[in-house]
Amino acid sequence: MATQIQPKPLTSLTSCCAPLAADTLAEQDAVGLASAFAALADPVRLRLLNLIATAPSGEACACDLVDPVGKSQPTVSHHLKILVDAQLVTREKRGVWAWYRARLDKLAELRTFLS
Amino acid sequence: MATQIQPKPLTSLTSCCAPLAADTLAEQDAVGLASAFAALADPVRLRLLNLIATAPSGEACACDLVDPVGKSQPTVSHHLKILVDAQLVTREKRGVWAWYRARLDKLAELRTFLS
DNA sequence: ACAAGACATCGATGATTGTCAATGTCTTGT
DNA sequence: ACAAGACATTGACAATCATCGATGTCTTGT
Repeated sequence: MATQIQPKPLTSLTSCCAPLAADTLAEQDAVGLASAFAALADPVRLRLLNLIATAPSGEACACDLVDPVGKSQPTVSHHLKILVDAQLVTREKRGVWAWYRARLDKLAELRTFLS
Repeated sequence: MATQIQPKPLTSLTSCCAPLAADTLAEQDAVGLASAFAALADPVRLRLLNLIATAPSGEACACDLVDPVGKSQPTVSHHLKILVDAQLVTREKRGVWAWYRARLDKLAELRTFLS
């Protein structure tokens, strides 16, 4: 343990740590946030999210996402499912096509944690 | 492929997708961002980062981080290394202790991507 | 010089993950 | 009814990861 006094931190070896942080991030909250960040922890998913979020109409068709990321259709579908499960995007099936839309509320939530 | 016209999306099966997104997230940028988010994709690391960032003095001693997260010392050390490698925190060895500090610039960079 | 303590590294193991080919389920146009 | 197309699901495999015990490297106080 160590005292929080920086100028002479080597003064005492017997005392140490202030209890540290009352408003600790709750275990459960940490698990939830971590799984959200895990959904962002892949370059393919980041590019998918970027494509969806920057789509002129605010939504993107799955059919338009396969080619740009350069992965197979099942792989893209798999990644999109992870983004949906993480509540980072929504999926709406219209006819034969699936349309994806970014969930700005969820993105804002993550942004809040990082500030 | 699908047209971007929502009101009647089932009109044509022959045409489809607008080229979609000129300012695509570059492959290389996506890889870098993804590895940063990967560092956040673990509840233990989120709690460590939270403990460090909320420390009254702005920095936290590793000795004060083992108990709160409830993991073994090698495991905590491992997670801290990942945070350091991801440039989310800095490590400074002073005497026998290692002091960690959050890198606000890196956190801001991630926040920017999410907006 | 020596013992103790703080922290990092190593090695091993069980769990999770990204990827694709193959296949299944709908929906649409003929 | 049928064929075609869009998308999801399954199964398999290699790679990565979280965890811990054991051990190593410094630094400090005796």
